[in-house]
Amino acid sequence: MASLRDVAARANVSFQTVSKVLNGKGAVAPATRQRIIEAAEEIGYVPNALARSLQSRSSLTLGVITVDFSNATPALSLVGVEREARKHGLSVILSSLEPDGSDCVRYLRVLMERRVDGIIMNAPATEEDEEVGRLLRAGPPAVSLHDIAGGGVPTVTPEPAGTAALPIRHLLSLGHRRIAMVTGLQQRHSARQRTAVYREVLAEHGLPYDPLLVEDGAWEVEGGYAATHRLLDRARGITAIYVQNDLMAVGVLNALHERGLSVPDDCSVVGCDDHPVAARTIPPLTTVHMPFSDAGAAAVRLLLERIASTSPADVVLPVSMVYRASTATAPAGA
Amino acid sequence: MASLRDVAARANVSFQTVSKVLNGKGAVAPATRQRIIEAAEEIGYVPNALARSLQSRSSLTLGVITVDFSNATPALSLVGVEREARKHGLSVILSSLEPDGSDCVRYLRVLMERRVDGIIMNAPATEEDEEVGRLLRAGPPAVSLHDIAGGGVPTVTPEPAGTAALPIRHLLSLGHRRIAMVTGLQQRHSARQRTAVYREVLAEHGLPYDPLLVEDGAWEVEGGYAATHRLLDRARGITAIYVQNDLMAVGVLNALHERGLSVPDDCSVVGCDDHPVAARTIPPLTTVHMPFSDAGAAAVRLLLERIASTSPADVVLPVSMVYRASTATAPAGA
DNA sequence: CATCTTTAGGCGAACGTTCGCCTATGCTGT
DNA sequence: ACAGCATAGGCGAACGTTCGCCTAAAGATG
Repeated sequence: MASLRDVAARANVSFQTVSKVLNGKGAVAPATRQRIIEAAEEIGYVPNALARSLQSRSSLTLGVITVDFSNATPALSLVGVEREARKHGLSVILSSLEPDGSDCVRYLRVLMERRVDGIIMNAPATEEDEEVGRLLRAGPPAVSLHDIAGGGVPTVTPEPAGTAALPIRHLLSLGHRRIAMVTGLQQRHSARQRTAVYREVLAEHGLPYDPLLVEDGAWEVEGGYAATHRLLDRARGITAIYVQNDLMAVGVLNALHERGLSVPDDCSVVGCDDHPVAARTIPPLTTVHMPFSDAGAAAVRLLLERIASTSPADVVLPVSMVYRASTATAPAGA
Repeated sequence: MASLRDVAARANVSFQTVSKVLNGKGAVAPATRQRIIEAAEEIGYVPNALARSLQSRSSLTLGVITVDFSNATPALSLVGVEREARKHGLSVILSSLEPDGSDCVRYLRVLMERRVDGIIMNAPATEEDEEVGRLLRAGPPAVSLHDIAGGGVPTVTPEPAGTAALPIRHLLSLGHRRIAMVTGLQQRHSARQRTAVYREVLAEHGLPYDPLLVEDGAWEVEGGYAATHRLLDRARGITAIYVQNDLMAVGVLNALHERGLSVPDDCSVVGCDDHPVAARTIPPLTTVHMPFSDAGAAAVRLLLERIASTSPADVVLPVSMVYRASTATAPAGA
């Protein structure tokens, strides 16, 4: 592969002069410039970004550590990141993790070796990993789409209160009083937070917290399905279910259908995420729209600020309800 | 950031000796080795992959050029690529394109500047772009998940005949004789190919090709919807529709529903892709499973072979039918 | 005891850039 | 005619590695 030296030899100048011309820096006579440009073209010169980065101490590269993105939601965040990075002329190095996040430290190290200019984290499974927190604080500037153990890393997150409060208030306003909840993995901060908000909002309306109405669905379709059956087996009078993500909500809908319960006539269901399938479930799911792609883009912008100066302000993005067909007023007899 | 020299200073050796120790190469006395390792640890030494790549002429990096992966199907391919690359210790630089692929040449150039060891293409929009073909032939080893203008790039593709033949044969075996088709963008090779196979298989069964039964849906939900209305407006006796991808099939199902036609009782529908939503449509869609993720992984393996030696054998992956609820025997009266 | 061999580690060079400084050359002004 | 000054381009150094070759010293061998 041709280098500056090769071009220089062909144009009969020093290689530094070629560098000047190709970067439009120093003063070079038009004739020489022309000669150099032609030589570069003929020889098919392609600058070596590796060498350039070595010298300039900036790789123009962002590292992204993400949970497996076969699921639509992390994929959307990733799209947002990639798009925004591209807009700023940055390349993205992609590392996706095992479900348990155990290889995060290894991939962080790879990114540091590659001298990425910054790191974007989207791997909630690692949110309690102290080692990950330490590396992120010590390494290149980082921004996370979730909490980082020990803090010190700016985050971009969907408005945490709204995420649970909006759907619960919606159900309350429809007259529901016994509102069950299917939760995500309780190890996750976002799940615990949604649970806490659920409790608070119910309390605000004078409703007690009933543990019988809460079941773990572990974020998965099957978990939502099983949780619903457990809920209906042991508690009565449930007229609405708040599900902490849309994937579980799909399972919830299946379980309700299986029991001969009509949604939303017998039981309302609200999800969370606005996952692409939410528009195609039976019935289409009322849910909370989470700005995944926007969050990815915002994370890149925040990261660029951090790289430039060192402003540590977290970003909180608004969420909104998407009203579809899975919610209705509470049945009269309940 | 610490370099070999810094470690060397601390351990009182030459920096080359540090390199030897850290790479486990030359013979070094255990005591010195220990001293060096400790020094490296204390100082927080992280090797510089940029410098290493510069010297070794290998970046251990793969470039991926992909169509926008908000859609599940390219996302799945990408997952396959990333997973397999990771398995081989390669990092992935991700570049997603505008829908028209107009920025492909630019991003190819970026990848070449970054001296990626290989390139994986998944951007069908560029399949006729001569410039892209030229760059891919001239640049680092490449493998594509679709055709490349001018050839010369090994491809990994789903068995092209099966992709259309399987669903058509399925419909024929159910007794359907007037089988309509909603096609993808005719600029795409895969769409034209499926159309050709549709024709052939019908011919094999002594059925004529009727242009009235074929409509363009441009790969999109809305396109499928509109195409179906056009088909039903002008042709009669249609008892089955073969749709060239699942996204359009969603639109087809909506249109049929709107016309009061029951699927599969009045009209069968077969999609293609086995997109995640296909399992959740009303009714769940019978479709062709495309091995997107496997294809991504296979592409990486093929690329590694190409990098090692230079074997140009294309890979063809088998496809299979997924039978769900959108197909049934042809209505008797038709 | 002289030679050979192994072991430990130093050293120079190269990878392909960018940057700053230096030096010819030619042109201007007085 | 000579100082002064742009202008054009050369040159050395540095970024952080790896690699191969070289050289001491120490140990083995006859």
